[in-house]
Amino acid sequence: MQHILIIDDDVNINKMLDAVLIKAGYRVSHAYSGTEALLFLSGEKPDLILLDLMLPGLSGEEVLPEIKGVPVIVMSAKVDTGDKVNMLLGGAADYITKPFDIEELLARIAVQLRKSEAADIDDSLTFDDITLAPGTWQAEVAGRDVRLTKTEFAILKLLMENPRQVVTKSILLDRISEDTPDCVESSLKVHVSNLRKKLRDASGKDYIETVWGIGFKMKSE
Amino acid sequence: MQHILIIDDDVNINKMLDAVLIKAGYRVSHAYSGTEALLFLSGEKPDLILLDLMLPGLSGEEVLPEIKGVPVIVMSAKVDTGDKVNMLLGGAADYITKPFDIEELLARIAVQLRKSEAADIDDSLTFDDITLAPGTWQAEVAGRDVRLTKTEFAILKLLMENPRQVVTKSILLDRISEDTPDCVESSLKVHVSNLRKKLRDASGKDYIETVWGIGFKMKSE
DNA sequence: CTTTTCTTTACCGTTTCCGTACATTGGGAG
DNA sequence: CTCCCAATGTACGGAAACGGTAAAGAAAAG
Repeated sequence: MQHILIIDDDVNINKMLDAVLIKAGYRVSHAYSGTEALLFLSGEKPDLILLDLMLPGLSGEEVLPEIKGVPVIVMSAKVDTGDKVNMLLGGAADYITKPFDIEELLARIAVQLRKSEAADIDDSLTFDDITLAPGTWQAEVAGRDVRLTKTEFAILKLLMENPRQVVTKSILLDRISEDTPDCVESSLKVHVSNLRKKLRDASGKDYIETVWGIGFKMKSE
Repeated sequence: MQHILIIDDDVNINKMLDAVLIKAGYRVSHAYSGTEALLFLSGEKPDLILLDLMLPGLSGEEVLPEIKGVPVIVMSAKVDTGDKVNMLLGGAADYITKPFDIEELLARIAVQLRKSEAADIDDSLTFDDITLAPGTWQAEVAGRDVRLTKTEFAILKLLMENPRQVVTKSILLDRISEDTPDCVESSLKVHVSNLRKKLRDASGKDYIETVWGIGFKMKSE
């Protein structure tokens, strides 16, 4: 379950958000001041933060730069565009003005969470019509589930993480050897071959391109 | 330079956006209908897309699901929250209502691009209209991709790293021999010859100059 | 312990690349 | 102007890399 931290001192808003977000299936924590928020963050890392700008103690503007690695949606009563701009450029993932529509807030929350899911946890990678599912070692190709072995998954993941770049054989071997220690170049060939076959069987296309003498890359289309 | 595709049929808005975005340092392309947009995307992949919902032919709602791998900011005159929500959940990275504040649009663009920017740290080399991307092991000459072998790439890279200097044959041989051990002067000539041919085929120009009895250098134009 | 699945090795046909050989061009010295 | 030799470019054979299949060995599951 995904975890949202609300940083706001207004009790009514807190209660309202709490109810809505829990109903939407999120886990919710609260901080009622800037300092409390930072304290909380030093111990735990939520998936998303809703930050009110009007806070006792440290203001929202001061808290924002201290938050690292978690997307922040700023909530504010200020409608000034300049503020909006500053917040977005200052690291906020999004900005929403009070009073806001609950549906819109939920949509923006969903967008941000989906994003961090795709970026942070290196699962849920997407390339063309290949999707690497989170957790499970499975890939969805052109709508069909494809079963991959640990090694195949690792290779595909590495290639998909660097869509345009060539991944050298030595790098490939390096990263694979974390799971499967003694893998040499000749073995790698077979894994790539098997991987290609599985992808081809599922979609008819060939995604992996050979760069002679260097390594492999995803077809740039 | 980052590349933005605007999908909108309104000529005035197009002109305005064009001016603003170019001034802000972006490269801008245009598509005036949904079908044109998809055609464009089949050939090229921009870094960001601005999508108007009111389009002739395919509507913005129909185009959106077809766009993969590029963040989309939806622009619309509709203020209906339901639409907003649907767009965001339907894959849009962000949503902005017309008429919008230019500063806010720029801020939102910057936010979206910041992510992909971090991904490709380009330590690419450039000389005239040749671009070498060490990560991708490919050369782009006069806009076209040129496939180079390991050795050719190494030679060209070495020459481009020292644009005005003459690179002696012995230095070239030294650096090349890391990958291809037994390469002598006579072989080197062949590689240079092949390299010249590939560059000439792509652009019509000859970039490599011979310094008689010493080695080679890039033409200083 | 048996069965299944994954990884590795081995092999062969194919593709791509590298280096040598040789004919041709072009600059420099007498 | 002519000769000499470095430099260019093409052609070809050998070597290395790649792709795929089959089967042996290792690991995990039942």
